[in-house]
Amino acid sequence: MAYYRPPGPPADPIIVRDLTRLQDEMRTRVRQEALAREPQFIAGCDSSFPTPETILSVFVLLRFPSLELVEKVWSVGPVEVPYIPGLLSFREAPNVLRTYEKLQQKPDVIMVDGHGIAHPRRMGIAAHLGVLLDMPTFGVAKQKLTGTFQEPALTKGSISALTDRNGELLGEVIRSKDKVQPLFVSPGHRCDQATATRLTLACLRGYKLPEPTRLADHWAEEFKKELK
DNA sequence: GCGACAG
DNA sequence: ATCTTGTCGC
Repeated sequence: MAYYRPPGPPADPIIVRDLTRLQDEMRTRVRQEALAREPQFIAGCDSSFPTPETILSVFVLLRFPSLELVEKVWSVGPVEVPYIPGLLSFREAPNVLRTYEKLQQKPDVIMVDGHGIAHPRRMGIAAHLGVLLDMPTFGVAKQKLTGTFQEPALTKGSISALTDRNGELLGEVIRSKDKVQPLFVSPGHRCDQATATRLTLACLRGYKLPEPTRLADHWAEEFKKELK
């Protein structure tokens, strides 16, 4: 059952019910833990939609902590699921997974554009991808999906907690640059909050977005041109 | 009942 | 996400 009705054409209630069940099953496989060792490579991924029926996904691989770009891959595919808040992963994950396979060097951890457990059912796309890849992942989102928080101070590095009504910690709200809208960082799979936050801060280079996400975003734009 | 709603 | 021009603030 849907927990709310998104604007636009109503989503097929049957599809919503089935995907939600699948999501709840996947949630039972999520683990939160510290990384086994300090990462040598960190990946960033992002997807865009050149046309309403086409998805273009990108993976960038950076050496850590130098953040030097060592690899970038992309792939396009068909869009088969509509955008339904809370079920975003089912729309993007298939193509993201095909893109991941193209990486020559696999990362130690993946920074995903979207939420990790800061999700209504604790299964944002970062956790979803982490379970399917059985890889450490965490999410960095630009907008809140669920939870409440106090506005962090306006200076870079300020942090506040993102919690649900019961006080459960869902993630942390981070001011990645002076006076910009904060980022929402949450663990995905095989990663904990402290690690997610630490890595996000370690990937800042003067921009609002941490390098893995920023570069994935940048290359998505570049690759989009190659389609024409 | 009203509002909220990743990308 | 995507569509779109100029504009305010540092």
